[in-house]
Amino acid sequence: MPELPEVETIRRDLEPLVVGRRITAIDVDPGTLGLLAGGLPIEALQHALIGRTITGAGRRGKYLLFALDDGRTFVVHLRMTGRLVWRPSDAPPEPYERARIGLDGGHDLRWGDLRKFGTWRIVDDPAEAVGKLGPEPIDDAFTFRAFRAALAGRTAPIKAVLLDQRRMSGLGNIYVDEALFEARIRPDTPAADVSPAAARRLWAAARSVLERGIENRGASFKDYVDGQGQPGQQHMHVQVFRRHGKPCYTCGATIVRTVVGGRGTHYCPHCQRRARQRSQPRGA
DNA sequence: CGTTACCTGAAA
DNA sequence: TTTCAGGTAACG
Repeated sequence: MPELPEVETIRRDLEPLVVGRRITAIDVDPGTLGLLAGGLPIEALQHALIGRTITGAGRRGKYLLFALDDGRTFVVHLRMTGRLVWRPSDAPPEPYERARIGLDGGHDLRWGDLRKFGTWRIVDDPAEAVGKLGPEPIDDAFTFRAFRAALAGRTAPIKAVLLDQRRMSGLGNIYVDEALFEARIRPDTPAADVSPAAARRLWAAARSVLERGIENRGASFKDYVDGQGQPGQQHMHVQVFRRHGKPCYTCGATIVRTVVGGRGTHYCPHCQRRARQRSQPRGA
C-alpha cells in the first residue's frame, strides 16, 4: 500500500520514538516468518536484532532503513498491506498483526500485514537492499535533465516507466495516476513520445504530488496507517485515483479506468491528451 | 517487454 | 462468483 509519502510519514513518526531504543524481543507468527524474512530462521533474526540499539531511521524509495549500533541495517518493506506501528507493550494486537519488535521503555513496534508480502532484511550495507533504486524524485539532485534521461528511448507506457523503481524511486499507483493527471498526459503514452514541454510538467507534477502526499500524511484508501496507527488525509484530495465513473473536478468529464502496465489506471479522457502520433514505422 | 505469482480478503 | 488490491520478483 505505501508509496513514498506513506513510508516517509511513518519514518518521521517513528524516528523520535525508536532512535536510542534497544531491541529486547522479536516475535514472529510462524506462518509469516518464511515470507517475511526470506527463509531466515527465527533464531537468526533474534540473534541479529535482540540487544541492538536503533541509531537511525532512514528511508530510500519505499524502504525503511533502521540503522543498528553494530553498523548493520534493518531494512523493512511494507509492500501492499504492511504496517509498522508504535504501541505500548500491553496494547491489543493490530489488525492482522504478524510480528512484534519489543523495545526497552515499555513500547514495541507492531508489524501487521494482511497479505504477508512485506519483507524484513538485515544487511551489512544498505546498498545490498536499495542500491539499484533510481533517484528520489523529491531530491534536489533529481533535475529535469535526470528525469528526461530516465524516459529517453523508452517505448513502454509513461506510467510503466514512472513505476519502475530502477528509473526513479518512490512513485506507486496512486501518485503516478495523480501526477499524470496534473501533467495532463495519458498514462498509456509511450514514454519516448512525451514532448519536452509535457515532460517538464510531469517532472514538476511528480515532485508536487509526492510533497503534497507527505504534507497530508499519506493516503489511507484501505490499510495504510502512520507510525501511531492513524490514517492519513491524502485520499481525500485525489483527482483521479479510484474516481472512475465520477466527474472530473476540472472539466466534468467522466473519469475512466483502464489497465496500463498491468495496473488499474485512472484518468480524465478530456483533460489528459494523447501525445502526437509517433513517426510511422518503416516497411511492412 | 508484458504477464504471472506471492497471500488474504473486500467489494462488485 | 468474479474481480480487484498503495508492490515487486520471477517468469517467457
